[in-house]
Amino acid sequence: MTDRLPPLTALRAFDAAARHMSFAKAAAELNITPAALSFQIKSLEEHLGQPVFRRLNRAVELTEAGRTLAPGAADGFATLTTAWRNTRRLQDNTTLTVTAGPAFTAKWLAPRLYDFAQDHPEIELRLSASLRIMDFTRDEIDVAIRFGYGPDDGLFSQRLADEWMTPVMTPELAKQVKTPLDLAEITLLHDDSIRFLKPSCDWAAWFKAVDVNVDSSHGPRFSQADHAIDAALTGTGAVLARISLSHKELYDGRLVAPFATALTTKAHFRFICPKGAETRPQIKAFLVWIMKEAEKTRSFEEGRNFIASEDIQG
Amino acid sequence: MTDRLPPLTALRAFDAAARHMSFAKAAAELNITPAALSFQIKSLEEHLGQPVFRRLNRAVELTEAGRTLAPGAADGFATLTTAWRNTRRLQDNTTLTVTAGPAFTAKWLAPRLYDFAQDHPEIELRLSASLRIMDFTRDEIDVAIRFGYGPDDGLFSQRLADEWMTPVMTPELAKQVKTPLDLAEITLLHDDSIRFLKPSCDWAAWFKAVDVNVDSSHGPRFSQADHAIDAALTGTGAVLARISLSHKELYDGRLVAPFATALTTKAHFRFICPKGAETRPQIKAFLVWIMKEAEKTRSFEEGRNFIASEDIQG
DNA sequence: CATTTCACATAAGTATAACTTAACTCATGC
DNA sequence: GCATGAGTTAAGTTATACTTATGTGAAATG
Repeated sequence: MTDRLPPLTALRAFDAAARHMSFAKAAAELNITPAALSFQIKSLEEHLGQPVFRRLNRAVELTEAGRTLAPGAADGFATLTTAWRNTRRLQDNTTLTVTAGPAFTAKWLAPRLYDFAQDHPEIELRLSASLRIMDFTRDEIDVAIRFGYGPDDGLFSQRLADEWMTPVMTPELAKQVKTPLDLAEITLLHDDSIRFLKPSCDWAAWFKAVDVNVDSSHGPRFSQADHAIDAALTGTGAVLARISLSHKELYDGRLVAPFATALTTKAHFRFICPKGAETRPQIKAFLVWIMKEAEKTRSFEEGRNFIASEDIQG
Repeated sequence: MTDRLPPLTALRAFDAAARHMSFAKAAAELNITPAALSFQIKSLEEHLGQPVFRRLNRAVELTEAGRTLAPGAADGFATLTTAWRNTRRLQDNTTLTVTAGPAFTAKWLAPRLYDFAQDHPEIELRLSASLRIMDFTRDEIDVAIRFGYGPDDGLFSQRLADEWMTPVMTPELAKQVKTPLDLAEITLLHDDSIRFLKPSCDWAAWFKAVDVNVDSSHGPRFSQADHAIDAALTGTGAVLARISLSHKELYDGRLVAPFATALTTKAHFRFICPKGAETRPQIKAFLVWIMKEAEKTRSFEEGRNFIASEDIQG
C-alpha cells in the first residue's frame, strides 16, 4: 500500500488517454504506438490495484477511480508543462512581456512604445493590460508595473515614481479657471480608480488643501483613470489627475495644470520582476529605459506646492 | 526548441533537489544513489539548454532558471501526489470522511454519530466541519452535506430535507408565551447564518406571516446557527430555528415549538458526492442511513401551518 | 449474414533510460 | 596534511519503455 507515485510515464499516458477518451489518440499525442500506451495504462492499473478504464467494444470509459484521478492528473501535468515552458522562455531574449493596469498601459506605456522600439529594435515588447495580479510562475509575464504601496517580498522591486495629483484640464477650459473657487463653476470629473488609497485623494481632499469650500460630490465618475483623463481631453471638465498618467498630455500641451497645489500620496509605481530576472538583457534594458522615462516626469514637479494627503484629514 | 516536457524522472529529481536544496537528501528521498540523481539533473539541464543549479563547494543554489522552474514543479508534483493518494483511498472501505457546515455538524451529525456507529461498526466516520466549499479532487473528502439551493452539476446530489423555520424555546419560557404577540416581551435571538437566503427568513418575516406587528430588530445576533440554538437552550430567549438543526432538541423535549405557523424556504440540505461514488459501500451505507434519519424529522411537520417565505414580502 | 473495420489487448523481442558500484575532484575543517 | 562531505564521472547492469506483429470482439457495412 504505497502512496508514492506510480511510474510517471504511466501517469502521463493515463492523463492523455483521459483527456482524449481514446487510447489511440493519446498514443498519437505522445508519439508512441497504441500498444505501448495500452501497457502503460495496464501498468498504472496494477500499481493502483484497480482499473481506471472500462474497456468497451469501440470506446473506453473512466471507472470511478479514473474519474477521481483524471482531473488531478490533468491539473498536475498542466502545471508542470506551464512551468517548463516558462523556464524555457528565459532563453528567449527577443521578447519581453509586461503587464500593467489599463490606465498605465494606455496613458504611459502605449504613448512611449515607439521610443522603446527605437532604442531597442531587437526586443519585441508585448503589453498585457490587466488589473489582475499576475503570477510570474503561471502566466507568461516577465515584468509587472504595479501601483500601490508594496512591499513585494521575494521579488525584485524598483520604485519608479511617486504619485501626486493636481487638477488638469484643456487650455481652453483653463481660461475660465483663475482661482480654485472657479472650479465650482465647471464640471468636475472623478477618478474612482484610486479610491483604495488610504488617505483619500479626491476632489474633496484637494479643496481642503487649498482651503476653499466647494461641493465636489457632483460630476461623472470613472472607474478607470484613463477614461477620466480622456473625458478631460474633450474639454468636458477638470479632473484631479495622477501626474504619471497625465504627464504626456501636459507635456504635449493638450492639458494644463494651472494650480501649484498638488496632493502627494504614499502610493507609487513600481517595476516588479522575479528576483534575479533583472539581469536578463531585455529586462535590464526595459528597466533602464523606464527609469529614464520616469525621471523625465519630474520636470513638472518644479514650482509645485506639495501637500501630503495624509496631513489633510487631521 | 521543443516545449514538450523533459523526462519526467528528471523533473521529479529536480523537484526533490530544489525542495531539499541538496542532491544527497533528494536522492535519499527518491531511494536512489546521489550519482543517479546527479545524472538526472544533468539530463534536465541538457534538455533545458542551461543549468538549473549552480554547484558550489559544499552546497548547491538555484539559478534563475531553477528558481523559475521550482515552484511550478513542486506544485505540479504535489497535485499529482494528492490525486494519486485520493484515488488509492477509494479502495479503503473502512473510513468515510464527511464535510458539513459547523451548525449541521454540531446539531445534526454529532448527536447521531453513535447511531451510525451502532449500525455500521465497520466504518470509521470522520467529520470535517467547514463552511468552505470542499473540492473532492483535492481534499480528502468523500461526502459533503450542503445547505442552499443547488444544483450541483457533475456531482451526485440527493435532497435530504426541505428546511422550514418556527420559533423554539425552552418549555419553561414557553409558559410565558401564549400568543405570537407575547414574543415581544421576551428576548429574540437572531440566527444570521441564513441571511444569504433570498426571501429572508428572519423574525420580521415570521411576524408578518402571523400578521402581528412586533419590532424584531433587537436581541443578540449569532453568526452561526448552532450558537443561536445553544443560547435558546439556556432559556435566554426564543430563536426562529431551522427545523433540521433543532429537531433533536425538540424530540428530547429540551426545546418546544409552540406555534403552528412555520416558514418554508426553497433551500434544503443535500447529500453530495462525486458521481458514481454513491455506490461505494460505505458511502451507500451512509446515504441510506442519513436518508432514514432525515425522514424521521418529518414527524414535526404534522399540524404545521406552512407559509412560504417568498409569499410574504409581496 | 458474412465481411470489414475499428479500437484495444497480448506476445515476443529490442532499445534505451534509469540506476548502481566504484573511483575521482575539490574545497573545507580539524 | 589527511580525513570529510558533497557532487561528478566512468563503466557496467537492470528494468522500463517501446516496437512490430498478431489476436479479439463487437459494431458497421453492403
